[in-house]
Amino acid sequence: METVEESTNGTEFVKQFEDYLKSCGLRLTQKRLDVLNQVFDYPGHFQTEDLLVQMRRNGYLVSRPTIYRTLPLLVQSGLLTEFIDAQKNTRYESIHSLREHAHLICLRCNQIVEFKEPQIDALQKAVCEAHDFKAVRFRNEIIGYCAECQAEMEPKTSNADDEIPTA
Amino acid sequence: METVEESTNGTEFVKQFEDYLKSCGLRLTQKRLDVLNQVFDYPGHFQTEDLLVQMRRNGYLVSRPTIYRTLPLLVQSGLLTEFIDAQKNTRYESIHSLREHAHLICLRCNQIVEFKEPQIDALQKAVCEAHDFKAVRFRNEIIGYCAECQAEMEPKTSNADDEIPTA
DNA sequence: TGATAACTGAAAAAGACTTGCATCTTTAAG
DNA sequence: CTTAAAGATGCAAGTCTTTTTCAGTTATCA
Repeated sequence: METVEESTNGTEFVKQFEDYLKSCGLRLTQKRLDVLNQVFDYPGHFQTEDLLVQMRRNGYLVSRPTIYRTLPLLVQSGLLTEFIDAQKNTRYESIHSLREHAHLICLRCNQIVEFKEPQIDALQKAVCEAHDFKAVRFRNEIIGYCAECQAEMEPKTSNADDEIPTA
Repeated sequence: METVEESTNGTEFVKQFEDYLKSCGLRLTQKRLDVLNQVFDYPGHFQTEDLLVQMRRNGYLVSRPTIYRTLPLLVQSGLLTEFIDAQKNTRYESIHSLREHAHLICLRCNQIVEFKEPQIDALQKAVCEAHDFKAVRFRNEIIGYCAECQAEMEPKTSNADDEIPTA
């Protein structure tokens, strides 16, 4: 009957989510559990729409607004991180993959490579302290061209300009 | 007749812009010059709409689509940097203020504080080299609460939620 | 000068996200 | 167990930023 247990040893995360919700006077409903479950099932980053599609495919009946309303709750509860891709779309990633890392975003193939650089994290935190700034979220993304795309761009033409994809 | 000379010792930047445009088979038109001029005139960060308003106020007749079309050209030409604020709006900033810096973005007052951390820049570049990644743009933003807002939030209520401003 | 390629602005469109509202659920009382 | 009150949900419509279409204008070059 329950849909959460299998995918992650969910209890810990469910607890965290429930605690957060309670602290706001909100309820842990089945739909919210479903979203949590599918978020943790998602392999890698996703956009809201991606999650919607996956959920529909997996037989969950959750409306778009509900997903849009739930994801920020998961972010607030600390279970999900949010970042913005090269096209300015919001992307999410559950915390169970990596705790702190940043992204290399390829403009050509849209591939997103993760990297960790604890020194950068440390420096960012130091900056916050220096400015007496209370950080809620860190953005650390590098946008450019991945190795493969560079390779595919260079040999063909010497002029890379017309290789740039979208708009 | 010309509108560029006064505000910045524009020639250098105009040259850079023109070179970029030429390399793409595009033209340096008066409207594009106007945008460049006003971009460099803008004190601090701005959103597209802000620039539009300033330009209208200053008597420039440039349509919204033209501004939307020109700003990315300026970014590509290296004269403008682009980042994304806490509300997911694109913001720009001309390079003539600071070459490399990042932003502390306050969720409450929307104030944006700049900071420089050459070590972070260096580390990011190292990451790129390690991944054979050709960087085009770096995002380095920290979102949270500035010192003033923290001060105003704490003494009054212990609950910060209803202090969050806009939408 | 005339042809071709670019540029521009108005209006419409697109796309991501949000909101209003009526309906259903859950919780807590009574 | 019944009911009132608070939440949650989905549909449809609405926002808001940004983009596209397209017709008219301007610049460049043979």
